[in-house]
Amino acid sequence: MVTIKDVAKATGVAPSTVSRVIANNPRISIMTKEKVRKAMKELGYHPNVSARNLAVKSTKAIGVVLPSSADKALQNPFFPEILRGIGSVTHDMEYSMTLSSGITEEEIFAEVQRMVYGSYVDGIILLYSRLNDRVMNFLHDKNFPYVIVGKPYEDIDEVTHIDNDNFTAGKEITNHLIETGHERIAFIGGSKELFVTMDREAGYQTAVKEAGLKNCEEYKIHTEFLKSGGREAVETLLSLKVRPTGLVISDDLMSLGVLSGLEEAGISVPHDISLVSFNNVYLSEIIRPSLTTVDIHIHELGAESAKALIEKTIDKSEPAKRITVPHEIVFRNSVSKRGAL
Amino acid sequence: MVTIKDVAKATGVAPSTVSRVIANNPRISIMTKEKVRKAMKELGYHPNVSARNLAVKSTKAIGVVLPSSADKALQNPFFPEILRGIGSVTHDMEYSMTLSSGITEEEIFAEVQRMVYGSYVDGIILLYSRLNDRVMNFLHDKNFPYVIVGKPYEDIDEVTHIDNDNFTAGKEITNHLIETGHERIAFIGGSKELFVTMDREAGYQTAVKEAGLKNCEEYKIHTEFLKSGGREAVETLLSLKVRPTGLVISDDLMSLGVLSGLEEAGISVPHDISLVSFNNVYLSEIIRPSLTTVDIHIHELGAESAKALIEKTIDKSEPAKRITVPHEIVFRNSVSKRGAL
DNA sequence: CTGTTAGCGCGTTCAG
DNA sequence: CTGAACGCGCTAACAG
Repeated sequence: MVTIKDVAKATGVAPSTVSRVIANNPRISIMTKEKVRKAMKELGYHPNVSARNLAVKSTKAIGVVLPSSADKALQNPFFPEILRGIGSVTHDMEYSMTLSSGITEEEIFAEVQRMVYGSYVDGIILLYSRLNDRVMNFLHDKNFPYVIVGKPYEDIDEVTHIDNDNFTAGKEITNHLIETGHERIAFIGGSKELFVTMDREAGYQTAVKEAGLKNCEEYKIHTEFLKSGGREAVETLLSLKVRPTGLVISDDLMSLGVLSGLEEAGISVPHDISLVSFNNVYLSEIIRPSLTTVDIHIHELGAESAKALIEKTIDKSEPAKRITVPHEIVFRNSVSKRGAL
Repeated sequence: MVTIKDVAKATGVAPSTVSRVIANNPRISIMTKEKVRKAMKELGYHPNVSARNLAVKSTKAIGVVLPSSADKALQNPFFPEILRGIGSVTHDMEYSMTLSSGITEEEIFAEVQRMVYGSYVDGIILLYSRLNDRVMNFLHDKNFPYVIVGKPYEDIDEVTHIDNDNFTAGKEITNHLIETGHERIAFIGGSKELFVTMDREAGYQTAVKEAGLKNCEEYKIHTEFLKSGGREAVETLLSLKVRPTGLVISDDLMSLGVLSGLEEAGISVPHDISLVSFNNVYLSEIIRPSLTTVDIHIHELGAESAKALIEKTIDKSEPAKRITVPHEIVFRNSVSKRGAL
């Protein structure tokens, strides 16, 4: 391994000078800089992070914590995409990114502790949000820089978070259904305990009310994220006396399940029933019918979170803020005028 | 920050003793160990990685390099799953995992250089394999520990790699189609330049030949991974005079596209045409019809690669080896007896 | 069984 | 503008 000393020796200067050249310290003569840089190239010098981190007490690394994968949610293409978003800015800023690998909550917590106490990273991005989450509380107590993607359950204006305006998104997409003539619209969402679900549902609710449509409790279904989730929801819905003609589904992946269930039941989308959802994951374009869905700009969600976090690691006093990334409806083929069932 | 010295002072021993306690050195008396451990707890001591890494010249971290996401392949649920596999062992062994974040080939290469030269990681897992890849060549030249998931294009028995037996898998799944009475079977795969495609196709080919079925060049289609890929393939296939009744598709995600194309064309699966594919990604269970597919044990692929790599980082002289993770066919509803079109 | 000493590679005073 | 010296926190001989 070629160190700063080797370069110094080769150039006939002191190690500290080389260090200054690396930092591009303006007080070093152009000439020596050139000379030193040349030597670095020739010797193949590369600074050692560990040494650097130790000296400056910072790592230029951020930790990304995925949800406990007990939630199979990880299967959602949402995650690779958000990682890419994060990666795009960590790359630009020459940061590195460390992924949590714990499965259980317990494991994740232990890991975050290591990251923080062991100075593995300068800050942490939480890719989930739960009520009374140990990890978040820990980070908060330690006053360790972190941001969360989504909406925190507590201290909402004390923690910077990056989120969509899910309420408005829910309202807008529901309105789309209403405008195309639907009057009986159901909502299918994931766990009621997730803010995403709650917000989108509230938007749906509001749209329904404002349009003067009847609010029907039976039209609100909460189910598992994956697998049979969609099918169950369909069964429930079909067992109703008055069936809905439009469906607002809180996640593209869920739509897939619903679509399958519907198909099994011999109901055609969008002919018999219309359907809209959220996220605009690549799937929504591939499947038949392609999905009318709200694009929540996942990549941007990731990028913005990384930016915000890095700012925070650089200036700890950076005030908490909320960053709302815009959404936009992508119109495709899962909706048709005034369906009837 | 509480350091080893603080603990030493509080316990009345030397820093080195504390260090030994951390390493659980057997030459330290039980009593001092207890005493020191107690102090560590009370003071909230946690070792600093950077310092440790600097001293021992190792990081207990591994880098994971994703394919240049120019290939939209990243959207494949394959990746989150393999990351989880890797994570499960890095977690157990208390390693951390750093993700590459570059987009272009160039960026990735630069990043890998940093990782290696800067001593960011002890080893690297390559999640792709290309002919004449700069990254791989670099790692090879530097004799830096790395493993690749998939099959390397060159020096195949000099680089340890973790792969499925894609040839056999291809053969077996094709045989399944043959056994259920199909005689005209087509293959739809991704880029011919990927070994996965080649191997699976070769297996298909062999099965077809061994069954004495006619080998038909028109039945082999190569297309883009995502999006329109599936649909294109369908068009080509349907334009044929004699249409196949069975399809072997090299990736579940692709199957989705094909399925959509087929549906658009009013062809029903598995009634009119049967279809099998590879990977057993969660999707294959959700969609209708659910897919008969070969489960390649993605999680294990990840876990094994991490294990192999860590071994290698510990003992550089560990010989290169090939690890084959078993596959297994999962029977579902995309195949029916002797289809005709 | 434990303390002392000397680095690991780099950044940063403080002199000059 | 540059060098010498010290310290970051930890480990690893070498003593004892």
